[in-house]
Amino acid sequence: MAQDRTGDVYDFSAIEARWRDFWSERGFFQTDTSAREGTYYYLNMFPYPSGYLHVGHGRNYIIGDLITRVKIMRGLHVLNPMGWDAFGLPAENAAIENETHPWTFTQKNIETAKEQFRIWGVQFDWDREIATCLPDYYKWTQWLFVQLYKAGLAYKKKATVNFCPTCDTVLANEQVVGGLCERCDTPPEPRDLEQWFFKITDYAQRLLDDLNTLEKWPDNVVKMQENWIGRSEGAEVVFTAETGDPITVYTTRPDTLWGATFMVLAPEHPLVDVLATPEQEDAIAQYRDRAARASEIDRLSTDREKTGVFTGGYALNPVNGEKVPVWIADYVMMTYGTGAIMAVPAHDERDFEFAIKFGLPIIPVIDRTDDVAKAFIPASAIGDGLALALDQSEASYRRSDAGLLVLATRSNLDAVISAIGENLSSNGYAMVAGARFAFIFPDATIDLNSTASDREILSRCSLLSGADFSAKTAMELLQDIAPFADVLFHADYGVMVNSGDFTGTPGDRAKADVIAWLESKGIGKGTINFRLHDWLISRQRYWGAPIPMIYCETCGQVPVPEDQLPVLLPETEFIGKMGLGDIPGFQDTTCPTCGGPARRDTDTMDTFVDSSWYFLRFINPQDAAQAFSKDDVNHWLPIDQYVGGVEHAILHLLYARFITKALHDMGHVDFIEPFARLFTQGMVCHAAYKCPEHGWLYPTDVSAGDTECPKCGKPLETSSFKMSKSKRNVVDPKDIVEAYGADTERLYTMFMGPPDRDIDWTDEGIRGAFRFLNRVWRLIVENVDRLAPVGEAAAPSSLDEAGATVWRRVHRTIKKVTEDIEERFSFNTAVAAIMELFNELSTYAAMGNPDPALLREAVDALILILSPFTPFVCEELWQRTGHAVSILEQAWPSFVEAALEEDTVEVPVQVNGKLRARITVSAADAADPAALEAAALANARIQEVLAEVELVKAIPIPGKMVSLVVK
RNA sequence: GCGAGGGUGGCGGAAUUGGCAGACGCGCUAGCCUUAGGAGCUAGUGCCUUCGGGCGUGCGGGUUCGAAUCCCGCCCUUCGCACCA
Repeated sequence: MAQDRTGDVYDFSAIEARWRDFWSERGFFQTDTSAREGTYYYLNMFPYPSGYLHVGHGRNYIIGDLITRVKIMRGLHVLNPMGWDAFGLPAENAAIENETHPWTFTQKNIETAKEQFRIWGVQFDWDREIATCLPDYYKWTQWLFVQLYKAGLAYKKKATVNFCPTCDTVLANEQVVGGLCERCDTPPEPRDLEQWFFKITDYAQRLLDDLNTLEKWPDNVVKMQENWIGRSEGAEVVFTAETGDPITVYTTRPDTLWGATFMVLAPEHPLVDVLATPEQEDAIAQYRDRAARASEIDRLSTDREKTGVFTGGYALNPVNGEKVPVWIADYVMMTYGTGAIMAVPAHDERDFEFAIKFGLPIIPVIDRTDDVAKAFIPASAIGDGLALALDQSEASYRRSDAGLLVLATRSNLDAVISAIGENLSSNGYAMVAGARFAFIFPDATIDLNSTASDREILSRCSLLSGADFSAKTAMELLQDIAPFADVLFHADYGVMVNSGDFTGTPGDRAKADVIAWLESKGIGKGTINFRLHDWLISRQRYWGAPIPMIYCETCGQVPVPEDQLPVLLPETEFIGKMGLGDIPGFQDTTCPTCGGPARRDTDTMDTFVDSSWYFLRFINPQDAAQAFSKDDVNHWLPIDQYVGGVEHAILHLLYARFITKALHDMGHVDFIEPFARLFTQGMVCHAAYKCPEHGWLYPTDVSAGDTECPKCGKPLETSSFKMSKSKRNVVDPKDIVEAYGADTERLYTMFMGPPDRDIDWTDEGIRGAFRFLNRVWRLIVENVDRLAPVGEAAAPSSLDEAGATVWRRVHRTIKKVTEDIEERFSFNTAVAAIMELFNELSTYAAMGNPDPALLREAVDALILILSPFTPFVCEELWQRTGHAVSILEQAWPSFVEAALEEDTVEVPVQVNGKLRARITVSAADAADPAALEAAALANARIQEVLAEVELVKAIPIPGKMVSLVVK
């Protein structure tokens, strides 16, 4: 640990102090946004100023600083700004606790974070700092609202919303996670409120389509957005209730319409009251009541047995005139589609489960796509000649105590059925399922192809079975036969059966054909549905941007004129949870249109509105006349590289894409996507220890390897979690910087693993990084006097073999590190390559007569490519090795193409896939298949191996290897 | 259940296009230096071995001269969505 470090180490404290403010004082990170050529916009997702930053947060900003430094050395105009997503509940709660203003809390946290960035050496253009909670920012958030309102993209409606009683505000659909408030895990309550929405659903298709243009986004984020948007193609079909009321359902499978044997409405569906018969009213009321509270009780439980209640009403299936019962069930959601479904239990798993549970008929209407068919003859129904007859039908069968199971196929099924039919005992029956569903009686075979046949089958079986017969449907009888389990249900597209005139329609056409027919008949239409809902942005809390709307009795709903923005947050005392409506006088205003008395909207906007456009503000953050300069943002955006946590894969990124498209359509920007390239970095985890009695323990209280609680001796639960205060597993950068310096933290953070993956922080790991920096320091400082003057480069032709090897290594490393950083985002392998270069250089420097010019070239390159990782020590070494300018004024090193080619190549030789020798050949020979083969065959070891076998074939792969096949 | 990742030494990981598996680091072992070592330096470190070699990238098959990498079927695991009709 920190305080235990001993021995001679470089003086990182003094060095870091020396350079800490140097770069910002010299203005290296200030950006001229009027630049039009060679611009590069890097952006980290701006943080909520929460009051502390741990080493996991560091990962994010260190990546950004690293890339920014490389791009600056490349001579680009780099914009890497920072701001604060500063509205939101924690500041308000802290204000209530301390009876201060949220800004007091926020401001303090911002100062803490800025100091932490300074310690890390993470640089920003602080002249462009923004905070979403300041009037000169939220003025433009309100402006954005007004633009959306004018474009018809912001509207107010009364809606059933998720209200979190703990946070005392409504939640967006996206903020309810697993049925709970994402912030406080309270189950939200449904409430009917007048709320503002942004019409993101208007953009659903474009948000989906344009994902295809985001080639440099991680696939998983693209997929998550696709799923969230949730496009599905189907049809709306109108059923007619007995009362005459139309019931419109949405289905993705109109080709299964003939199998719709009942309907299900969401419990809240308005037609329920119309359809309910008096005797069902009590049951319906009870069920609705339970469903309304279901979020609390059922949503967390894993068993999801279907529940529901019959309304007592019936409707007519428009395609076949069948009278189907109408049920209500909570597996149908009012918020998706039309809140009503046709149930096709034969081809929808949920409907199947529901039908079996409530005894509703199940009629197959889509043929299986395979040939599998099974028949079962109960033991009591087996006639004398059955086995013989089945042998002739070429079907295989097995006998058990219960009866005889025949495994048939489509082609021999008819033969099997007649064989069974002719050999049944007089009071028995047999069943067929799979490619055909039928019941075989001694006098007839009845197919399960309609509700009428379902009833007939059932009455015959009941008659044959006697008193204890209780099945309500034919499918229930089939379900009792265990070997039938895999052939009773399927949801595939297949040939339509039992579907009137459509019977025989192949599966690949069925859906389109039926939709066309429905449309021609006027009983339905093709429809596209999205899971995406409009974005609920009203919040009943103080600490957010006030919604700039005014309500006038004469003029109605009027937006605050743009020249009267911002609507300022009123100053107030914080003594408890409140919204703007609780502040006396806030509401009172005059109508901007007629001048009469009016009142303000008392809600504030969701903080995701603030962050849905902030990246535009950074280009001209102080512009008092406009939200952003169209000309400037068109040049600087889309953002070249956006980096943040994957937890924002849906909400923030989707909202920002939507707002960008809306601004585009209103003519404010020319681009349609805000983020050209996205990278989502993984979390940093750390061991956390939990005692069943004492709860979470600090790692410092648990000695390494301990599995028992030091307080009570009970066994500890040890596992790795994302760093969080509550789990007491946070690593404070202060401790790390004090013990090893910021450079070491930066290096270790980049080296510990692939940056997109979650990774464990270990105290052992960081010492490796520290050791490496000390070795670098020592090597360079001890060899300063042996370096050729600045500017001299090695002459490759005059180098000895060891020197030539180092020279090639220098250039290979420059190439690899450059590509790893700029193209692959693979910082861990870049560090590994630098370490390899160092190891080789170190060995070379220790030899008798190192070439001074080569040492100069190698040391300079080493410092330069290491500098984005560890800027402090590199800036120091750069100066100590005789350079007058800062590293940031130095060009990123380029590599010499010729250095990438080796004079000789070592090529492995395989015999029957096994490595048998390595041969060293000239580069020219390695490139020539014939020469390569000859060299391999000439090798003594290979000749030895070949002496006892016969060579069948030689496969020389130029530059790579030689593969020999023998027998 | 659906979707997307991942599974390689004692550990974190590397292998970029199908071509020498285990780069780099941690840890460990031995030695040197040292009053001392949780400092530094040197050497070693996938497993087995009769020292010839054999085995080895979650498991089982396959394609190929050649597979961690491609194909088929499983298992485990992380994340996201989750009764979306």
